[in-house]
Amino acid sequence: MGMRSNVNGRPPEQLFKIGEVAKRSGVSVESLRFYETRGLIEPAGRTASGYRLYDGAVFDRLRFVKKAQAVGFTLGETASIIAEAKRGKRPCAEVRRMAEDRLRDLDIKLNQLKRYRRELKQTLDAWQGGGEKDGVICGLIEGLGADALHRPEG
Amino acid sequence: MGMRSNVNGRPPEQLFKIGEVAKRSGVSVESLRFYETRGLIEPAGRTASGYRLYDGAVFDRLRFVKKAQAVGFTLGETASIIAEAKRGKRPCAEVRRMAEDRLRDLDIKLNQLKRYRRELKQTLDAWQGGGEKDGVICGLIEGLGADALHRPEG
DNA sequence: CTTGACTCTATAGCCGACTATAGAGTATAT
DNA sequence: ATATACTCTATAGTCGGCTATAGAGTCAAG
Repeated sequence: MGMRSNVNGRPPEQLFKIGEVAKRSGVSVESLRFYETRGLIEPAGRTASGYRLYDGAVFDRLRFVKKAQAVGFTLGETASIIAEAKRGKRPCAEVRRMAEDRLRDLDIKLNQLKRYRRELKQTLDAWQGGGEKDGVICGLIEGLGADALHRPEG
Repeated sequence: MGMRSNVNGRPPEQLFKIGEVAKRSGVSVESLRFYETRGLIEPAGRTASGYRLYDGAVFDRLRFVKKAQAVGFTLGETASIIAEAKRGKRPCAEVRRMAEDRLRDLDIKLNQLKRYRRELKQTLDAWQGGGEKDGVICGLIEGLGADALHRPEG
């Protein structure tokens, strides 16, 4: 059964220069080079004159990187997952631990932000309601606790 | 009637050196000096030898700064509120605009984080359920879209 | 054969909020 | 008198994720 075309069972892939990859992936040329320094991607090869050449796999890789970023992994973390995977390991335990950490971080951050939001909303609403009274610094600033600003000092 | 002790109607205040302020406020000495460069605080005076001396107002000010920070204002924004207030203005309109911006930012960020969280949770839960099947890279990495990692390339 | 678009490397800058270091002077306790 | 703790200024480094610049080489079209 017939059409396998080379050693590793895949057809010879189309190669792309960095600008082409940038266009197709939406990641800037500079970022692509930057990602390379961080171990996130690497070109399949180079032209005689040194131009990077990428095969189609780079797009999958970039999608992985973006997704990882979207769930809150740093580039460094993502790089280490990729490195592990390339060493033939399945870094499941590690990834799982990282993902759980991320989840915990997210929950903390979410709660923090919710608190901030409540606080800010209340302050704004309170300011909305009461008109400014004579000699009283405006509600928002009071709400922020700006006692320090009551006293003339400049 | 009675006990007013000086020109501006307040008793002569106790003065604190920077380390003392740091201890009482929980803001590091370095941060206090840093805040000064950003126009957030300033010492009431200096000793003959150049040591900063702060009066009690600095604690109110620091509380204000922290609160503003807590609702998401940058140090620069906070500094400009303080600057306005010191110029005798009541920067209500400005502060209100900034606070509303902040609130909008918070909502955007919250929704983003909630999306991340959902995504990550789903991924983790899916991984939890299914055991690892033969030849299939672990669920979490698949969940992250790591097609790129399926192919040996190192 | 020149123009213009592309690519290369190396290095520096940006944002925000700090933190750290070096080197010098000052204050306080014993 | 000295040890220790404190303070001063000025400068540089940190984190994360890029972006920008300079200066040189390469490639395709007309």
